[in-house]
Amino acid sequence: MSVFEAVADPVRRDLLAVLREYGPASLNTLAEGRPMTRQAVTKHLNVLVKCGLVRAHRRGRERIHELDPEPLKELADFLAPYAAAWDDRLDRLQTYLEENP
Amino acid sequence: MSVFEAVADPVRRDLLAVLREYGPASLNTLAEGRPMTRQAVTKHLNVLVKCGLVRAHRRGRERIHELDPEPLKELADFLAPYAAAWDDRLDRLQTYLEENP
DNA sequence: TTGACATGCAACCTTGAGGTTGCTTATTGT
DNA sequence: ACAATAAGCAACCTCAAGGTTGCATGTCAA
Repeated sequence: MSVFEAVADPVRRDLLAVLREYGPASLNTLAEGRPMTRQAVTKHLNVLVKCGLVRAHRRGRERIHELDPEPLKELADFLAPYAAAWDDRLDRLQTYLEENP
Repeated sequence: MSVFEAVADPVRRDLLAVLREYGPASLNTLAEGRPMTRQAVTKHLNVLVKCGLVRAHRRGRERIHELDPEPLKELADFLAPYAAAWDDRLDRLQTYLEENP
């Protein structure tokens, strides 16, 4: 599954945001307070793991999930050619990405 | 449908790229050479129209489609908080977006 | 006006994403 | 040892996204 599809789901975007703001977290922590089952959250996390946005490792009986934003560069690559149309200031992003293929 | 979902499909990403590179185009032009029906392409274009990424108007018996990249800013808004993790040079993007809510 | 062209409309099919339930396994603390 | 806790596994359900076919509509050109 591509990064684009991974990020298309609002639940997964929120999971990424939580990991970014609060750092690594266990499955139970990430599932708490959500209007869905723990199993559903597991599936979302597995999607994120498969496309490299989340790294998971077991610590005792817990499974710790950690954010890896690197694959989001693919999103930036896609975005860059359009960015110039909004605002010239964003040309810096485009320039950067062209210089780092 | 959200911009995230709109951009999740590779066919739609390609349609956007074609419109960006070659400018406005008719349905037939956009459907030519694709491994799917004209009707399928119509559906994809309608998705893009509904979320504001494409503007369509009729000219004679043709329907001309034009790119409007503005809604892609939502993607950049999402991306910005993660961008800092890659490279400090991308902080400019983040700064810009924070200054333009 | 009449045929060819560009598109619209509507019904239909198939598949996988997102979710659930129920049960099993592994680890921890007392 | 054993009960509670954290997670994994597998089967199942539902629905909409992506695609198709067939026909209708509107427009141009000779």
